[in-house]
Amino acid sequence: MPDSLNLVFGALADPSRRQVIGYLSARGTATATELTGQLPMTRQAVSKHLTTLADAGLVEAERLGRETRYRLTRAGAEWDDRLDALAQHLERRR
Amino acid sequence: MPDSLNLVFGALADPSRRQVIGYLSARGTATATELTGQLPMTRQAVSKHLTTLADAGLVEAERLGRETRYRLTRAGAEWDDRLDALAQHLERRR
DNA sequence: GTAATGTGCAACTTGTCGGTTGCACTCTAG
DNA sequence: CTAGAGTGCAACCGACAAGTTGCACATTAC
Repeated sequence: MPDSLNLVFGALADPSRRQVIGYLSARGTATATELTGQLPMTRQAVSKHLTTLADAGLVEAERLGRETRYRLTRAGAEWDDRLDALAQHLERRR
Repeated sequence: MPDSLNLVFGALADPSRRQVIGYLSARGTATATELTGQLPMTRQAVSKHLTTLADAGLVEAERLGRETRYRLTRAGAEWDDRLDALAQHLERRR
């Protein structure tokens, strides 16, 4: 029983992190500072979320000069699709 | 953006609850007291988990005399399948 | 070189979660 | 009718997560 599941579901359990995933899916790439403009919290909080997502293998970071750009991994992109499908699924059932 | 997703992912984020889902899938039905034999915690803790799963719509309860039997809902059964598939998926990637 | 931008780390606060204990209630068995 | 089995509710505790603030470090701009 892989406890990667713990990390993944733990990461996905937070609405802010799911939002980050959606945003990264739309924008392709973003820094913590950029994302801070989209969420009602400080840069450090966003940064923590990104770290959590990275630990779960849903996001990867690349340091470019003084900035760190984040993008979805393959697994992260797959989850973005699943989340969209699930939202639709729940919407239709209503 | 349905916050049912919060409930579902929140429920799924806990290993014990995923275990309960697996157990209910295998057994078909169980009471809190029965499940207590399978998990290293008290009946009340198990009961709380079942309530959480019920709130997320993954499990439903039926009171029969002095006992309360729990079973997977349609959605709960679907998630059991997805979890199995995901575990396999993660296993193969290793 | 110096100021500004972008980041990371650490300490702290607050709220929630998983779990326990204690008790009252309901139902069945005999 | 009474003992025991099965449950539910509420209060409590410890741990951890989300978020904040403060500061030091690295990089670019001028």
